[in-house]
Amino acid sequence: MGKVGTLNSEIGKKSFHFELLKRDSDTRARLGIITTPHGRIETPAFMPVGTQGTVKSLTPERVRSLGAQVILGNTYHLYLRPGHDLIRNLGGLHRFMNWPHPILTDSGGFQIYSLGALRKLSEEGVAFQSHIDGSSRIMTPESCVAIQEALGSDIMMCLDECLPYPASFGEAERSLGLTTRWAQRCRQAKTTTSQALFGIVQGGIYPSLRRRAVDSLAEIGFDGYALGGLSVGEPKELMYETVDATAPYCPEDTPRYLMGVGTPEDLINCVAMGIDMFDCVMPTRNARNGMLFTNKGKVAIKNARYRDDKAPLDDQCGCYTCQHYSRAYLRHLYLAREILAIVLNTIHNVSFYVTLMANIRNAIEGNAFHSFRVAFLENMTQHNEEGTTC
RNA sequence: GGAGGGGUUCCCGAGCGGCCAAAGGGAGCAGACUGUAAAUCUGCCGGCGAAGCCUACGGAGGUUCGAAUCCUCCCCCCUCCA
Repeated sequence: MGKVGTLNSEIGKKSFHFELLKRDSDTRARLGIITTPHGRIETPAFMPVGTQGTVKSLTPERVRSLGAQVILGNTYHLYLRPGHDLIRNLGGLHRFMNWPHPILTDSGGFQIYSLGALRKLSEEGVAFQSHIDGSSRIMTPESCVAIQEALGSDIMMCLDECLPYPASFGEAERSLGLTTRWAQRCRQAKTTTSQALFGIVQGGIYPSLRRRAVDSLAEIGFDGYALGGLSVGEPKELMYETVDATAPYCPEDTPRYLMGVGTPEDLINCVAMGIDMFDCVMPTRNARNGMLFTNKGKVAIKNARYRDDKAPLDDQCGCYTCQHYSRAYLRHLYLAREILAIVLNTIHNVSFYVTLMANIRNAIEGNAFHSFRVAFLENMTQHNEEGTTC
């Protein structure tokens, strides 16, 4: 076995391409297909989150078998550990983690928000104090792109400032200026042609700023446009209003990615507003915390009411977990803190999300998205209300 | 038979005159989780209620304004010696 050299070389690889297949007649939902060097992504798509080069508790083969076509990695986390040079030398992130399918890497912009106490911002970039060992780790728009090029992801994200809610108009405007200048620098720093680069639309909850952000980014020119800075504590209605006031102005011929969102209801509602891509830790994290999504609403599997419930978690679900195990067994595993609880719960939740997106795509294709959406939402809320009265 | 150490709210376990319905764990119950510092976090956890009252620290008495805490006897448990 020879030394691994340029395995993530671009030679012979198809570059990024988005094809818009269909627009829904009742809503702004879109059906599309993204082509990347590592395969295709049907949209609207949900991308399971694999921050540290793994979708927690699942093997890549399992993730794939559930129907996921693309997963996320995180630039900040992989930069700190194990380091992008190491990953590049081992053949790139795809090979390193044994996921030969599309990967999108988030930039670290979310860590500017979530690790707010551990970083300092400047025009030049961000200085993180490593959450692992406290050491100082600098990231600039240029180094952020260089790291993602080393990782070899199919879709790279611009370094942005993810602003918390609430933020004043002035603060959001100041922040947007920085994010826009960083986007320009990211675009200029990009050296590969096989990897796509998405811009991130910020602007808080202010439609005028969001519009300005879209225009600025479109002028620079990106392979896709992401809506960032949402689901950071704002009321749900504000999130919807912001998406609704932003998505339609993004370029038609590129994917629209709503970052960090959300619940199943959020996904279906935002598809209706024209969103093509989603990611969220909710299915994986909540699975680990015993909160399962079903076609009849949420199930807190630790609840005493499932103690001797021999029914499957979701009788409309075809996943491995629902085909083989009772609620009573899943509850037992969870309360006993068994590793298998996490695995089975994650299998179900990821399957639920990915299947939901497949159903959404089928509905759009069959001109039935609107009715599918209404039925899905009614079913969920009805059962959830029943559940809370117990 | 002798010497010593213990019995505390579901469990373990702190408290050793008032600030004690009693620390801290665990178990149990419920809630949260949205570009992952998360197999994490939060709340409740004797009864009824607004203050407050009642029942509680092995049992029965006693001392004291006041006892889970001090004294007496009794019942159990553990260790060591015979």
